[in-house]
Amino acid sequence: MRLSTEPAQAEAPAHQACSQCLRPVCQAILQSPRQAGPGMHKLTRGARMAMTEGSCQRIWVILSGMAAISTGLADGRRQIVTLELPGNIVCGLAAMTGSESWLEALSDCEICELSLQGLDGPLSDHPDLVSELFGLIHARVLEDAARMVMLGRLDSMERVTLFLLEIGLKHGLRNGNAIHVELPMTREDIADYLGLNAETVSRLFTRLKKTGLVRFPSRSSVNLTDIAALERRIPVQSPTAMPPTGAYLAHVR
Amino acid sequence: MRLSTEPAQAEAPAHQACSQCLRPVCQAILQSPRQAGPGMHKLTRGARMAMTEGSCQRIWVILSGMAAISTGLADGRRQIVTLELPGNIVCGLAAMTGSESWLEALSDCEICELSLQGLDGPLSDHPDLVSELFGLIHARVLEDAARMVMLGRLDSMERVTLFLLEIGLKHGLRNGNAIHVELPMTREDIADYLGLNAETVSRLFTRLKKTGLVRFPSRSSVNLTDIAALERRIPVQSPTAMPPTGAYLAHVR
DNA sequence: TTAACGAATTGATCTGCGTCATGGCTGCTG
DNA sequence: CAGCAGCCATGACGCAGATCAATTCGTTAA
Repeated sequence: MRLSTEPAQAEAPAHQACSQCLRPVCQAILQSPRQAGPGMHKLTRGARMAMTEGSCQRIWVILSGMAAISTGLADGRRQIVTLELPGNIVCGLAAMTGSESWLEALSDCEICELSLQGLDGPLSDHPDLVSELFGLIHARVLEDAARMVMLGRLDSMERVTLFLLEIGLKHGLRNGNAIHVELPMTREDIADYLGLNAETVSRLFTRLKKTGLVRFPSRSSVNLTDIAALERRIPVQSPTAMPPTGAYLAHVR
Repeated sequence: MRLSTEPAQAEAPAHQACSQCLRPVCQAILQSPRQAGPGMHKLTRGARMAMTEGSCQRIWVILSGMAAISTGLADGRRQIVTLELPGNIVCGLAAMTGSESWLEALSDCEICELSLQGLDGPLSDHPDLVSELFGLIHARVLEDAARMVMLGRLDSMERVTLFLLEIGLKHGLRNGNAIHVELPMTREDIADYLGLNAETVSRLFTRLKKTGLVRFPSRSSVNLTDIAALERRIPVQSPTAMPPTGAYLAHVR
């Protein structure tokens, strides 16, 4: 897995690409008069983009594909820290870690990079933007806590069930009581996210299939046919903790 | 474990108590002219303080004792998300989670609460303070990633070793090549932090003791006699990722 | 000093998940 | 269309760590 970036200014103009992103963070940045040099990255599956530098200076918007913030150990063990799906915004602040960690493409990805350097004046002159960044990071902290419970205290069946619900509820296509989810990632990727190994994930998928709560129309997609029943299998306190967004500075006003 | 708060304005004046805290966050708040109503909490071991409300409005400074942000599952399984030692600052933003989570006293604790409500003007009028908060949360995100690797990819011996190094390097008393660490918490607390159970932690401590790298002068303190050898047992990329602090807005200036 | 209680240690046993190995399926390439 | 390579599924097996249980240790209270 080599480090591939491919800045590609020759792509469709980044402003245009990101105008599809309606999140206030993007809007705030794009509306800044001196917005400079964003770029469109096209990462092929397996490509990794370093984020250890830049901290708060850049944000990345996932436009298509499945990405992840991943890190690992010197002997090759890998842990996926967050999954980043289309519409997600990764800010350097939340991504950067002291040790090696990357934004990694689990499938082919289009990622739009926005620089905060081009802002009109220092970041503190943009309280709305600061508030948005607070919101992003807050959401990240909430998810981290939930994932630590998952890694530390859930057994393997609970983990895969929670995983399917997680991306199903956030990114699946609802169809009545059922949800269709695309899984453009390998069993090993899922395992590295859940702290398991690929064989175990595979076995649990077939066990789930036999319960009838889940079907696999193809290798990389799932139908959750009974969401409520799946949720009942996990004793979490609030399975769908919706991260709040924005308005953090308003609290203090 | 009941919810105990005990605001106790009758205690030593909070300003005085927190003047011992030299962290810029405290300073920024304390120097604000309209600083209002901070309070000193004395939590006895096992007491929990809800943080689900207030988000960005308050911060807590651990003055003494061992505290933790903990959460868990409906069936009683507990996961400790972060350990908070004296000198640590917990901000609501980093602490609050959508599900039930608490600031919990693992030993008797003194905790100083500061309100951001009393600030002179909105938070955005205090860029230095905003920068400090960014720094706090960034440090939290870094630690979260490291802990997910630990919970997802380290075996039990690696976990306890990393745990001892972690608090030893941050809060132990250095004595040449050795470090003395106080552990004012039960084996079960440690287990709930590491995703193990108490018996396993106990067994691993005795196994470590037999290697000679570690001694236990008392039930609640440890001597790490050979730090380098302990570090060599964990293939982490950077065992001591020092969290950066502050100066976030400066980046963009 | 003794009693009593919770925490820690240690042992015996079980099992969930990892490891290793095999074969089938899918999709790309010539 | 054939052949190859990577991903997936499934079985056999072993072990790390959980569970259950008994004893010891340490601290507080009588």
